Amino acid sequence: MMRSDILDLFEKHDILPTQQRVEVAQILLVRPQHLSAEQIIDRLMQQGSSVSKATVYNTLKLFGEHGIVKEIMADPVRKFYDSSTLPHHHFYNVDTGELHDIAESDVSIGSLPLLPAGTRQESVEVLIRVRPTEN
Amino acid sequence: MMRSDILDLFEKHDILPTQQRVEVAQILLVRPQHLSAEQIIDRLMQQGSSVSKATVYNTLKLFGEHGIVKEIMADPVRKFYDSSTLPHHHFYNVDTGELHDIAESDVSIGSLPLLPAGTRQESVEVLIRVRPTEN
DNA sequence: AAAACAATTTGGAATTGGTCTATACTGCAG
DNA sequence: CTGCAGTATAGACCAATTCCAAATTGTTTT
Repeated sequence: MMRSDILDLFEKHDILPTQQRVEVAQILLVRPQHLSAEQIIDRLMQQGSSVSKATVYNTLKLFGEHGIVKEIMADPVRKFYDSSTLPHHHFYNVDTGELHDIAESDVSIGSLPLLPAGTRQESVEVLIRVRPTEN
Repeated sequence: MMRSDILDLFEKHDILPTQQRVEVAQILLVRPQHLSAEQIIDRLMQQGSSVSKATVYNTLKLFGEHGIVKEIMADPVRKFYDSSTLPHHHFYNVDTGELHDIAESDVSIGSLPLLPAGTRQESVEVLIRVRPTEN
């Protein structure tokens, strides 16, 4: 995704295209990937641009609320942000922490139970935890 | 699950049945439930027994490694420990933080993708995120 | 039963990921 | 300009968890 696409996306979601927001988006949205807030901050620093920690967190939260990125909770200690917002699933390697996408079409879920009273469904996520084969 | 069952379980897993480990097990394993480490510490304190924070964390980690409890990562800021280790799934209310079990038989997964090379499957978990219906 | 050793527990310090706060900056409408 | 709303910032703060070195407990050896 290139700069002009990002600006379009922001406009569609009524997000003011500030310098910092565009920079964060350019890192996360260039290609399908999973990054933690820390990783995004590191990359920003590497490329010399200084966006503050607070702003990165604010921005990721904002993006999440607008559904332009997706939060993934596979790791107990940190959130990952996923640039592909289409429904899909994940492999999580518990040893290495690696996350890999699984296309939604690769998993078929036959039946789902009744939701608890007074709730509506927000998402259905399948997480397949894997571990390196020993040997 | 009662005390003697817990001792049997420990023996089966070569876990030394220390005072503290038994106390933690007695809280978590009495019935199917989801507790965070903090909640377990609170309950220990309520019942007057003083097991240190570090020991609770050590113990839960040990139990997890032996597969006698299951870690659930639904909430990015804390882990929950699940006393039912049989495969099953969860509803997670993103507003209230409530976790509810879904019996494995209530979800049928039709197909699963090929695992990444060099990995074996550890678990398949379905997390249905829900939110209170507004009104 | 004392000495020696291993395993476990402990309190408190340290770390980590993330949030909060008060201040400063950046447009833009009047 | 001036004022105001929305953002950005550094740094203090916070909660959950881990780390560490010392104290305790349990088990063997003698």
